[in-house]
Amino acid sequence: MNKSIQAIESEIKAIYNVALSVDCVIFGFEENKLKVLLIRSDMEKFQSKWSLLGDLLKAEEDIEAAAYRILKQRTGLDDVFLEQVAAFGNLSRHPAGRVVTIAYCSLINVMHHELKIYDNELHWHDVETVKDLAFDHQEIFETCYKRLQKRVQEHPLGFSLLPNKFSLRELQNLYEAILGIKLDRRNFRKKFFAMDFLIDIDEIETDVPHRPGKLYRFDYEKFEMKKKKWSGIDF
Amino acid sequence: MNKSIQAIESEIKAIYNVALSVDCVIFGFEENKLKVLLIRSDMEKFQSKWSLLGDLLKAEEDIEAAAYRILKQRTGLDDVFLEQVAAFGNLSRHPAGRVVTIAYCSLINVMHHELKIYDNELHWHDVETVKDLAFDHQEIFETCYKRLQKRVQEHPLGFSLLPNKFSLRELQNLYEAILGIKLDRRNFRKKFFAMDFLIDIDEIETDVPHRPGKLYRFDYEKFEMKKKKWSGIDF
DNA sequence: AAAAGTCGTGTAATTTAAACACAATACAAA
DNA sequence: TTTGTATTGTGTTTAAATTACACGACTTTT
Repeated sequence: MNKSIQAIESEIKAIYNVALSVDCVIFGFEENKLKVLLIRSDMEKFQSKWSLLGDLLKAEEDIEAAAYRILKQRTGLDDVFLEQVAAFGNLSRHPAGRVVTIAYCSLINVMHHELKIYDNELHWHDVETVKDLAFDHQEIFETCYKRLQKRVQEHPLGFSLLPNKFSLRELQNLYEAILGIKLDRRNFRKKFFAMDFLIDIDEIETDVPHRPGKLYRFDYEKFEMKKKKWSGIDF
Repeated sequence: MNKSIQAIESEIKAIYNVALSVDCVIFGFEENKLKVLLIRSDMEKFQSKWSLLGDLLKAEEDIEAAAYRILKQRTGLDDVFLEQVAAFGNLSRHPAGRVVTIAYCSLINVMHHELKIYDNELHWHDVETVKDLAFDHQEIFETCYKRLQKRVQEHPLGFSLLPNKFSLRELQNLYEAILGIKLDRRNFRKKFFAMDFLIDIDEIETDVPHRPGKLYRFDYEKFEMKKKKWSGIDF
């Protein structure tokens, strides 16, 4: 009890002197390219640089709720894929002081929200050309992108980026865009048919300058039924 | 005196309404069981409950540095596997107020630190029987355990839990303990020899009541050389 | 010297993945 | 109407990985 008020004050500040924010890495798919939604930084230090969509947590606000709030504000969508990826807390990551951020990855179907995006400072970027983001957002983006590449191979996330009805060509284009590789069309089809989660809805593409492909829907119900199999040791 | 401290505290809290902590889920392996290191909660509300090892971040302390600090304090080890798993921030997770915690997963070789553990309130628990932890630590523990089960199949983490020299039987026991399944001994060997990361150090087990097995070391160098192969879409 | 227990290796059957070819369909151009 | 072009849809064949399963070899214990 010999401590001075000042000592106690700085102790308390030491505990509470951290601000928390959420940053969203929002992926979309358009013209057979994987895109990420960026906004111009509003900080002078990062003038002219692009940054992720983020905000400080409000008092009494749940972390995931904050991520949904940001998504809703920017895209108008609230029923979207959202997943926590990692926390970033480098001491020097934010010029205003100590701000730890929790990064979320989100996948949205661009078709569903096009109208709201024509804000001057908001833009879909091709993931291949994203560079030199504000803050530590380049690192956050790359972490989320790698996480997406891995996750999309093990879980049916990708369908969030496509229309409800899609052709197998669209699906393959999506996977090729996300993974950055070319896949054999025949083996790709065989693989997905073998997984047996695609519902043939007995419709075909329209407005294509060639033989139209059949359209499918992903069977989320059936997917939920099947328990994940043992994947096997391999590294 | 108390009043002014509280006044200061609530002032500061009004601005920085979140405290940040780190919790470590420290796994070990002993007697062919996967263990986790727990400590008695020091909070009255959770009297008699076990909790993870955690602490508030100090001012100007990097998050990962805090995790290493906790590990060092509790186990005496500082060159150990450590990996961020997730942030947990439920509004009601901590009785003292808003505390967001970043969970880290750590794997340590029990043999290397045995001497420091005989603190009354610190104990290795069999992961199978961990239940009813303090705070939201049950959820954190389960998240980290699942993450470990997945990661150990894709990366050579498991060797951190074993002595430098180990037999294939020990390695298999480790995998069976982590994954909670039985594996065919012959196929397990074939698999690991095919991966070709085990160095035969030309020694054999001692003090076993049967034919001794050969001892191996993991070749981290060779592992770093090989780039991770394409794993394939499957869910 | 025999029994008990685990080590180390191998083979056959099955499943999965990779490489590859061709007819069928729709549109566009002549 | 016919022909050319592009893409769909469906195989097959080969190689690689996984699974299931068996037997002799080696050390300690009795």
